[in-house]
Amino acid sequence: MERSNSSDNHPQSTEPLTIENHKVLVATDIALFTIKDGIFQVLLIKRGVPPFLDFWALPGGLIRMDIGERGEEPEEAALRELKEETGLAKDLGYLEQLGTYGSPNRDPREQRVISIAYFGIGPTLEDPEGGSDASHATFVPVEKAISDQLDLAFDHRLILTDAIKRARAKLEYSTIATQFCTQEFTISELRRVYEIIWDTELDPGNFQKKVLSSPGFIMDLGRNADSSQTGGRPAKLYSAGTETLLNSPIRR
Amino acid sequence: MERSNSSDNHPQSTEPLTIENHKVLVATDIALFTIKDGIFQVLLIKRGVPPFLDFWALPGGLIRMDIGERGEEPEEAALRELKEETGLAKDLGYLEQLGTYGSPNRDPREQRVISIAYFGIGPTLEDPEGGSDASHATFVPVEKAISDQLDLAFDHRLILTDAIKRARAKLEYSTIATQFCTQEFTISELRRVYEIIWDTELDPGNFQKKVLSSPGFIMDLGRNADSSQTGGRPAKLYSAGTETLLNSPIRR
DNA sequence: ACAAAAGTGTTTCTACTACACCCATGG
DNA sequence: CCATGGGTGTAGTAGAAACACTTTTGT
Repeated sequence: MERSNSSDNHPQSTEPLTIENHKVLVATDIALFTIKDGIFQVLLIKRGVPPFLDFWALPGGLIRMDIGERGEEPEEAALRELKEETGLAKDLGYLEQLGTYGSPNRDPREQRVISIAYFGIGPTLEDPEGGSDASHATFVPVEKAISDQLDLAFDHRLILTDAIKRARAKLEYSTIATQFCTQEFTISELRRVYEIIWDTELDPGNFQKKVLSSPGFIMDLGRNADSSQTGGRPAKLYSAGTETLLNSPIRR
Repeated sequence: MERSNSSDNHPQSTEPLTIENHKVLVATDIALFTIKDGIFQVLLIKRGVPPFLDFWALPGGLIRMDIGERGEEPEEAALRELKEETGLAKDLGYLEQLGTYGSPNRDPREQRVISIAYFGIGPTLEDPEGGSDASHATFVPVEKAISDQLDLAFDHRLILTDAIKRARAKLEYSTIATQFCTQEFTISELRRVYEIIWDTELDPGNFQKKVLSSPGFIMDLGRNADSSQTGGRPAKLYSAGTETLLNSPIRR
């Protein structure tokens, strides 16, 4: 890999093939999920510049080479663009690389652009603000976002579809569901995360036992939630545990 | 994402910031696994050019912009470099993207290079040949490859470690184990794949029933294997099924 | 007291484990 | 005949599903 000489024969090209000719632009995009109003939603921006002017898109942008000694870390770039485009400054609950999308025709512009996509879970923004070149940022229900109702820029429908699959799969064998909750939450709230994202109903009793028997999933705070709004017996409060993977999965 | 104008203020830089300044080189690398001599092995090349001259490395190289209308697909580039560097022309049993490694300092050269890494399973090569800039290509036991005995170029020890984890995890919930077998195989041979990669022993009887009760995992060919070499009752022959994911996992 | 939600207990069922046992071939 | 590995049967067990039941609050 990473050969210093690319002095092979290149029959299809007439121009001199310097290293510079093989360089491409690298962008990052984030599929940032949250649960808002009881609905599984993803953060989108409305593009304010061409190409795909006025299309919806995942927040993201180019990795900059003028930040740091040798350019930014891809993950830094993703977080910087997220902040610039949506005003989201709070810490994300979770962020991991989803995959890299690099088909030659994914960007219609002259320059080839590949994108490193991230999967994230974030706090619900009451009013995300559009910044820089994004004219508007808002959470959109995932079903609507991948439907025909919305025009997504570039290959963002593909990226988003992959990200949704990742989210649904990760609920089974990891503890990321806690990242969709507030800092302190009840087991019912955690259960609702599963029910909303999987669009299923889970047995409250069995879920309770399952979660409590998974070491490191949740931590008992020794206090109760206020039940005046919700009615019924006050539920115990928990916070996210230290474990990231479940030894026995939560079944759909 | 993918903004056409990068006309923001860039305080840390003095040079004019054109799009060209943000372009980087994109490479691909493959961690190609096989089982050879009853050992879980990975294909490595010995580098014939600096940097990391004479270090071992995963096969790979730059995505070329002079192939196709707008440059190659990343996956194409990975397969092309694999062929150029190792002479491997046969079809791979499996190939998927592993992840992109893009830290600014992962390549010591002047130009920044990021790498899209792939995870693959391939046929065992009796004598892989070094080609182009790779002076030697050979399968190396994975334990040795990630040990201190071997010097791996760039961040390839990190990539390889991630790829090994992926392989071990995928055995559980996917049917990729069949890709480590020859076209026709017995259930014992399939079981040995699990035993070798996981370094465990599995109960032959239970494994048999588990595999046979997983729809789409393997297909009965209606013929028996020759048992003259191995002794014992001749085993039925199977080929890989059509399913890629297992509904109930094989447990370690 | 009643409603509502939290949390526990109990029965049933399913699936895995462990291991005994039979089968089919070569020598 | 025996040795060897392939393949099946079965009892014991762990855990999930279904659901009845108890607990604790607000009104």
